[in-house]
Amino acid sequence: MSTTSEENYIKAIFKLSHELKTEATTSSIAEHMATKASSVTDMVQKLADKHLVNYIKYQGVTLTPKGEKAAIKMVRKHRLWELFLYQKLGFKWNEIHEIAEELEHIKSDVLIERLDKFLNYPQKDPHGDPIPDRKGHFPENKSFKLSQLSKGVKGIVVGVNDKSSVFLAYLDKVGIQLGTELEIIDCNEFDNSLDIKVNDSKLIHLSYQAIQNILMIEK
Amino acid sequence: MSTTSEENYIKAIFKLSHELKTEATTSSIAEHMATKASSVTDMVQKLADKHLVNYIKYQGVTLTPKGEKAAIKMVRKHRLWELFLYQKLGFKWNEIHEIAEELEHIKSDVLIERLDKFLNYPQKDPHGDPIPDRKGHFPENKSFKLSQLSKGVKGIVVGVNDKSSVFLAYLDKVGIQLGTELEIIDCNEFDNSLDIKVNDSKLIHLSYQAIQNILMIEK
DNA sequence: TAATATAATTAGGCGCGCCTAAAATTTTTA
DNA sequence: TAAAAATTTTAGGCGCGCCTAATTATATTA
Repeated sequence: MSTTSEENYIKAIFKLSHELKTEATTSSIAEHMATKASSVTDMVQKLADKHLVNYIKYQGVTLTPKGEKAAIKMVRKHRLWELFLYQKLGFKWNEIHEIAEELEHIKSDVLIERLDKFLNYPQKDPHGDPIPDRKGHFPENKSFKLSQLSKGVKGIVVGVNDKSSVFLAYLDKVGIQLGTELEIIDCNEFDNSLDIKVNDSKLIHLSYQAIQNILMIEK
Repeated sequence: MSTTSEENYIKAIFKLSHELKTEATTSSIAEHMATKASSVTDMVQKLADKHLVNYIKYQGVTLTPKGEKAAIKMVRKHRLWELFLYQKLGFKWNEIHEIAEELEHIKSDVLIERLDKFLNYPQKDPHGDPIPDRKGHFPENKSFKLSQLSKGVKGIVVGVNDKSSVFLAYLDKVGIQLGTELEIIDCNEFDNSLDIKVNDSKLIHLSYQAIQNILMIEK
């Protein structure tokens, strides 16, 4: 059995090495979790004893297959709860993360399978992120950044990279959500910002930082 | 902010003094929570510092208004989650308690109000227990024990006192759930057991222990 | 009411997850 | 490649919630 704290470390290591494609070093984990390097060393040794991570002193950490499986299960739980909060309880997409961070630690395995069924075996969470299935398989996600689209092209918003509350609330403000159609009207080379038509009507302007964090498929 | 452990103590004290109408003494709390008396003393002192209980050394514990409010909120959360598990996720009434014990500690206040709305502001949980509203008011519950009904009378099952998994599974087995109609066919004086007709068809026999734990209204 | 039994509290210890400060190791740079 | 800088680990400490054992207070009974 794992504690909440252990689960959070496993999640952080998974996120660093898989999603952010960085090294899971003692300091990167500490920074990611807003804790101290010495705390990370303590926990990483504990996780190594439980065969959840491979750990050699002074040389960073990787997840074992067992740790990987545990991490993916946490991702599955988090995203299913997020979808529940969004779809069934009517929360906005910038309000769900914190609550899901708590819900994901509820222990019951049946619960998560029943929730999956209740939500109709969904493939995407409210931020467009893929939900791994019971076996840990991720559905294919063939999106690319809005910043990679060129002038004149139309696309559909299918996800976001930045899930912070401020960014999501900003997208709400300018009228962008999952499924929104965007057309690239112009590309401003000096700062790489875009002029964009939203759903064939409103014209907006998005900074490079913004368009790097919006995921699209071509229409 | 309260910890999970503090919340569990508050719940136990509430249950002992209100539902079971007993004294909340150090030893009764310890027994109820399967812990040691010394642990209870520690925690009770902590709760007293937080003004959640009134505590005088060697003289038991009562909840302050603040503690009472906190306890009722826990009851509300527990019962709403139980109903969610039962009604939306299809769990049986003997499978929901343990999971709700975890879910009730999720912090968000909005969450619980959204859940209440999602479930349509219910008044009863799957065991027939009243769900206090947002203000902490309990809906009236004018039921009585099946053991108090007399021969020939018909009634409807509206609740249970014993929420243990074994008892609830037993009721399932003999065909009793909330809403089931029971008719007292005969009362066996030597052991106070009852012969009962279930939903105008099947005849069953229930021990005194069983009929003390089934709550009814007259039909 | 004094002796005894029971209940409650205190003292001190333990594991967990965190911390700071010091030591060890690796990496960078002169 | 030797010194300096950065990173990581270790040592030791702290609060929480729990424990056992010893002490203190209350309740019971002779």
